[in-house]
Amino acid sequence: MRPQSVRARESVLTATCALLAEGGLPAATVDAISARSGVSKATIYKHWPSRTAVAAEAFGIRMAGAVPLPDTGSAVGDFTEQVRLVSEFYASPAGGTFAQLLAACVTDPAGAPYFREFFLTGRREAVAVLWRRAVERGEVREEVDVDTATDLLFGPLVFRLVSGHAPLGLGEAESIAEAALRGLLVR
Amino acid sequence: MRPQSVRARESVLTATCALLAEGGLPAATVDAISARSGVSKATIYKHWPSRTAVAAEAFGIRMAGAVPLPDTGSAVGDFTEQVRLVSEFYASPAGGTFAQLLAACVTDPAGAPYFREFFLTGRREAVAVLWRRAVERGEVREEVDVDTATDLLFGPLVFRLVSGHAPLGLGEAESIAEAALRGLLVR
Amino acid sequence: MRPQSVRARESVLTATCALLAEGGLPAATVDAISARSGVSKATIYKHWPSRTAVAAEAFGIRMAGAVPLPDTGSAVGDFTEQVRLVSEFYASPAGGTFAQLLAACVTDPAGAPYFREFFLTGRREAVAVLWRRAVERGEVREEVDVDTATDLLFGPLVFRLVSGHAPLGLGEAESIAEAALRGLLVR
Amino acid sequence: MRPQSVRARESVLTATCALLAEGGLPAATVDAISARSGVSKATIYKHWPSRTAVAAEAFGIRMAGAVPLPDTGSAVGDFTEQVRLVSEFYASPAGGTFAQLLAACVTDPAGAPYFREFFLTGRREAVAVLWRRAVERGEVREEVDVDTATDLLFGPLVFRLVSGHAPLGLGEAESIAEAALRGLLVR
DNA sequence: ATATAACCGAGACGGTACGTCCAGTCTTAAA
DNA sequence: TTTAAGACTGGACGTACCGTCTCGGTTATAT
Repeated sequence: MRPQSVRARESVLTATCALLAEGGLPAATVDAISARSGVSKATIYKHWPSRTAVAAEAFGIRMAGAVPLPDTGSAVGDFTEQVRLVSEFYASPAGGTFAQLLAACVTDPAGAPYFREFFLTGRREAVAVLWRRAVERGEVREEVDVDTATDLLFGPLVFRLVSGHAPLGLGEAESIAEAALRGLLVR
Repeated sequence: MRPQSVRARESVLTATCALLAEGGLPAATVDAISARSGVSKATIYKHWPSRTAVAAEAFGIRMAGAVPLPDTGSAVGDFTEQVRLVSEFYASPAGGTFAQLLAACVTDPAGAPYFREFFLTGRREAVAVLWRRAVERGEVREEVDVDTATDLLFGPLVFRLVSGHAPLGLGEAESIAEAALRGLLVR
Repeated sequence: MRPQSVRARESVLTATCALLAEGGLPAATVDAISARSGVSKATIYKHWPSRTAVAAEAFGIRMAGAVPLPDTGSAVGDFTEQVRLVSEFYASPAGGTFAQLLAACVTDPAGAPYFREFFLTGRREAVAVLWRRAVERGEVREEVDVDTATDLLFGPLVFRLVSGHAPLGLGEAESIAEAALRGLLVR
Repeated sequence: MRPQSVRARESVLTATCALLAEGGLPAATVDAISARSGVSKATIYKHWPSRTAVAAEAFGIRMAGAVPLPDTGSAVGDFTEQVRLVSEFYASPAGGTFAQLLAACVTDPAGAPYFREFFLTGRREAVAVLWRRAVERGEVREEVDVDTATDLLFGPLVFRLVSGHAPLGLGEAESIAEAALRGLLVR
C-alpha cells in the first residue's frame, strides 16, 4: 500500500523531469506524464492538486543544487557571482522552464505553493545564507529584510526573463547587481 | 483595396476591455470577444496573431494614464510615490490582469511584443521621465542605465506579484523603494 | 479498463436521428449532436471518424425496416412493388436525407463504409431476398449477379434522385421497373 | 451600359478547369479560382450563383467530347461500347470529379441546373443519338422513353461510382450493359 | 471629348462548422 | 481497497471556406 504510493510519486516525478527537460512545461501534459510514468491520471490527481504542482515539484527536485553557492570571501563577490550564475541559468533551457512554471502559477493558484516550496524557497534560502554571512561580517545593512534584499537582487532579472523588455546578458546582470548591492551594503 | 476596418479593431478592443474588467484574462476568450464585439473570429485573427495580443493591446489602451506621474519635487519623493502607486495597482483587480498577461506572454511569444508595446513601454517611459528629471537635478547617478534603474525599482514588485512568495503591501513596497533608491541616488 | 460507454453511443445516435428528421443532414452538425445528446465532441470523434459516419449510422438504424418486403407471389409483382416503394421513399423527406448522405460519402471517404454497412447493405439484402426467391421459382435469370440485378432496378432511381435530370414519380418508376425486369426475367 | 466582361468569364472557367484537374472539386475553392483567374470573387458571384455552378460549367466545357460516340453498326455494339467508355471515364480522375460535382449538386440546388445544362445534357444527348439511330433501325423498343433507356444503362454505373458498394470494372460494366440491353432491345 | 454609369480587382468581413487539444473527473476491472 | 487504464465532459482553440460588402480605379457608352 504505502510503498506502492511512494513508487508512484517517484515514477511521476522522474517522468515529469524527463518531459520538462525534453520540451519544457508544454510537453509535461498530464496524459504524457501518465503514459511515461505508468501511473494513472487518477493517481496523479490524488497526489497533486494540478499539473502545475507536479511540474513544479519535479522541477524543484531536478534543480536542487543546480546553482552552487559561491564563496568568494566578500559580500560583493558572493552576490555578484550569484547574480551572474542565476542570469546564466535563466538563459539556459531550464531557465525557460522556470519562466513557464512561474507563469503557470499565476493561472493555477493550486500549483503556486508547490513551486514556492520545491523551487523558490530553496533558491532563496541559498541567498539567505550569503546574506547572513554578510551580515555577520558587517558588510551589509542588517536592518534590511532578507526577502527585500533577495528580491532587489533577483526581481529585476525575473522581470526581464518573463517580459523580455530588455536583454539579460552578463553585462546587464552585473549592472543590476552593482546597483542593487550599492543599496544593500554598509557604507 | 478595402482597408482593414477601424470599426472592427475598435469593437474588438472595447469588448476585450470589458471582458478583462469583468473576469480578467480567462474571460477574454476569442469566442467571447467575437460574440461581444460582433467581429468574427476570422477577422480577429487577421488583425492580431493571438488572443494574448488582443488582450495586451486592449489592456494597454485601457490602462494608459491609469497611474498618474507623481511630481513631489524630489527624486526620493517621486520614486517612492511611484512605487507606492504601482504596488497599489498590482493589488487591484487590474493588477491581477497584468500578472495574467505577463504570464500569458511567456507561453505565447506572439503576444509578448504587443504587451510590451501597448503596456510596458508606456509605463516604463513614465518612469524614464522621472529618471531624466532626477538626473538633471543631479539627484541620481547618471551613469546608471534607465532600464536598470526601472527594473531595480519595479522588478522586485513584479516578482512578488507573480510568484507570491512574499507579501506586497505598502510597507514592503516602501522597504523595496528605500533600498533600491539607495542604490540609485548620488551620495 | 473502462469500456467505451454504450450510453454515449446511443445518446449520440438518438440525437442524430432526431436532428436528421428535423433538418436533414445539414442540421446534424457535430456541435448540434453534441449539444442535443449531452455527449462531448471529443467523445463523438473517438467513436466515429467523421460527422458523416455518425449520421450514416443513425440514419441506417432509423430506416431499418422502413420499407417492408413485398410478397405478391410473383417476381414481377415483388420487384415492381419494391421499386414503387423505394421511389416513394426517395420522394419523402427521408429520401432527401438519403441523397444528402450519399453525396456526403463522396466527399468524406471515412463515412462511406458506415453508410454502406448501416444503410445500403440492409436495403440491398432485402432485394437479395426477393431475388433468391425469384431464382428458386425460376422466374429470373439465375446467371445474373444479385448486385447487377439490384443496381439495374435501383440505380436509375438513385441517379434521378441525385441529379434531378428527370422526374421521379410513380409513372417513371414503373417504366424503369418494367424495362429493368424485362432484362432480368427468364423469357 | 458597360457589358459584363467576356474575358472575366473565360478566365474563371479556364482557371477552374485547371484547378479541377489538379485537385478535383475540393481544390476549386472560390478563393483559389479568384486568385488563379485574376477575377475577383464579387465578379464571380455576379456571373454564377455558386461555386458549384462555376465548377459544373467549367467541367462541362472541359469534358465536351471527351467520350466519342461509338458507331459499330449495331445497337448492341454501340451501347455496349458506350457503357464501357463511360465506365472507364468514371474510373479516371475526371470521373472522381464528376462524382464530386454530382454530390455537390445535392447540397447546392443553385448549381444543379448548371451541371445538368453543361454536362449531363450533353452526355445524355449523345446517348439519345444512339437511341434514335437504334429506333430507326428497329433494333430497340420504340415505346421506351429515351430517358428511361439512358438511366437504365447508366444509372447503375453512377450508383456504384457514388456509393462504392460494388466494384466498377469493365466486367461489371459489361454485365450491366448486357442486362439493360436485354430490357431495351426488340425481341 | 467628356461625363457617367456600371464594371472590375482586391480582399476585408460575418458566419458557421470543422476537427483538435488538454485539464480534471469518473468508471470499470484487476490485483 | 487501491491502482492502472483510459473514457468522458467541457470548453477553447485556430482554420477553412462560403457568400457579401466596400473600396478605389477603370472602361465603355451616351451626350
